[in-house]
Amino acid sequence: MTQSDRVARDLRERVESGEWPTGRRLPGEHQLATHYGVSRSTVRTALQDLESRGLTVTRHGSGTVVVATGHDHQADIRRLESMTETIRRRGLEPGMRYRSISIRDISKEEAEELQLSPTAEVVEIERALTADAEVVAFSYDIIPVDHLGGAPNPSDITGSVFALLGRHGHHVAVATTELHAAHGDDIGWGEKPEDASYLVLVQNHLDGEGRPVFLSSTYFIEDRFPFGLVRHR
Amino acid sequence: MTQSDRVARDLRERVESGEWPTGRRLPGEHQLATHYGVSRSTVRTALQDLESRGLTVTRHGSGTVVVATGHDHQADIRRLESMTETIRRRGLEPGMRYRSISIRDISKEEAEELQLSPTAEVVEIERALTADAEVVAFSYDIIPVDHLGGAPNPSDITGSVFALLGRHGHHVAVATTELHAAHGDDIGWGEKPEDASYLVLVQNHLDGEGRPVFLSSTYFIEDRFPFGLVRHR
DNA sequence: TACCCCTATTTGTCTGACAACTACGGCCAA
DNA sequence: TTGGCCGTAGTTGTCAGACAAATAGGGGTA
Repeated sequence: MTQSDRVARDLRERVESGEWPTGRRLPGEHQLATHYGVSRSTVRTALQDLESRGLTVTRHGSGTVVVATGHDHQADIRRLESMTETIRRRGLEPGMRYRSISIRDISKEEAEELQLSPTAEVVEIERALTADAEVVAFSYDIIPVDHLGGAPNPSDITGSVFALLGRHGHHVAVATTELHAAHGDDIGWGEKPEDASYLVLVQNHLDGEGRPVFLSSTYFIEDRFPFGLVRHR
Repeated sequence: MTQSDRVARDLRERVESGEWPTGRRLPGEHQLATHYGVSRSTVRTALQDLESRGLTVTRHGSGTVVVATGHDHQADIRRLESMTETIRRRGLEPGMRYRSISIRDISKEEAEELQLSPTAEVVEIERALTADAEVVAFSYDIIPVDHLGGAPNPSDITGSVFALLGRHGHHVAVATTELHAAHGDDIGWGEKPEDASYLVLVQNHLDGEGRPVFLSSTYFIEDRFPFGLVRHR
């Protein structure tokens, strides 16, 4: 956690709190620097973070204006975090219901995506994610057995996959993601809405050096988990 | 277009071209600075742009490594551009089929979102977007009449809505977006696939000072227009 | 072989300065 | 009165050089 990270986080919170409404200009970089007790370059780094998230627009000679005060109650789809974190951030109580945990041979496509030998083995987890006990998504995770130091004890797999892999030294940094839409009775299981639509995230999670860590496909039940983002030029 | 923009664009192109494969470390900031003939701070600004797009990860004392070489042929959902641009970028020929262009009173919800008086009037455009003559999406646009300098001549509405509004001095900078999934026979018209799923983008487009410009809801036919992005922590 | 330490490299931050651009008010002329 | 021109103050973009902090790697030692 660097200085500019701290300044950026504080500025984000102030923007999201509505301290500066949409259209308002932020204080100048020099003023922010003296306020936070850091140099102008640190403030500039923080402001670039805000702009990259689409909260502000900075123009040469003019200043930095707020164009969006943040994503209300929505989850920012650009932000990669475990589902557990995401649900808790929204003030709900996260939970999981496991359908199955199995070990099987890797498929050819999976081996290619994970850059593993075609003879490797993977753990496949099927589970439903809940928020305040209501099912919000169905998730399928594919994790190489080797990344867990051998066949796992099923009782070890309780919380977030991110935390599980972190305990074995694999830290997820980014995820390349495909967005899809789907519907049909062959999606999900157990209690689920009739004839629902699903927002689908097909992801390949990578560590800080670009090495694949695990795959996942998550089916979000429409309207139970709104996703939002700020697009910008 | 600033210096750092130029450096960032060149670095992006080099990363996406595969000059540095995934996992490879980029040259140091000092080396890049001398190569481009700019200062290190300019290079740092450019590198922060790459990191904000999820292409690289920079760590203190270690360097900048490539974690994703870009998203192949997919459209980056974080990037806001007109559908015309997006389709052309993919090497396809964009087109449009208008279903209707009508002027009507604004609704209460629309007036609130656009920050207009409840007595304002809007232009509603229903159209299908095509790529190489195949329908890829259905779009509904809501544009305040005042932003077009009065009731428009329908023949004036031909190309991108962005360009149309730009000619009247309204330049879109960002769009706050909600993501949804949908399906059903009541979506779209004319030639369309049977029982399709749709990825839905509900957007409020804002100018450089955070003022609402126009609303749109776009229904992308599943699998005809793949969206991707790189999520990161 | 395992561990520690030193060193070179790299990124993060600071300081001060100047260039480039924008917004705004005052002035002048039509 | 109105419109345009211009100068000025304020703001962001870029530069240079320096030091701090973190990392990676090699070499030595037990």
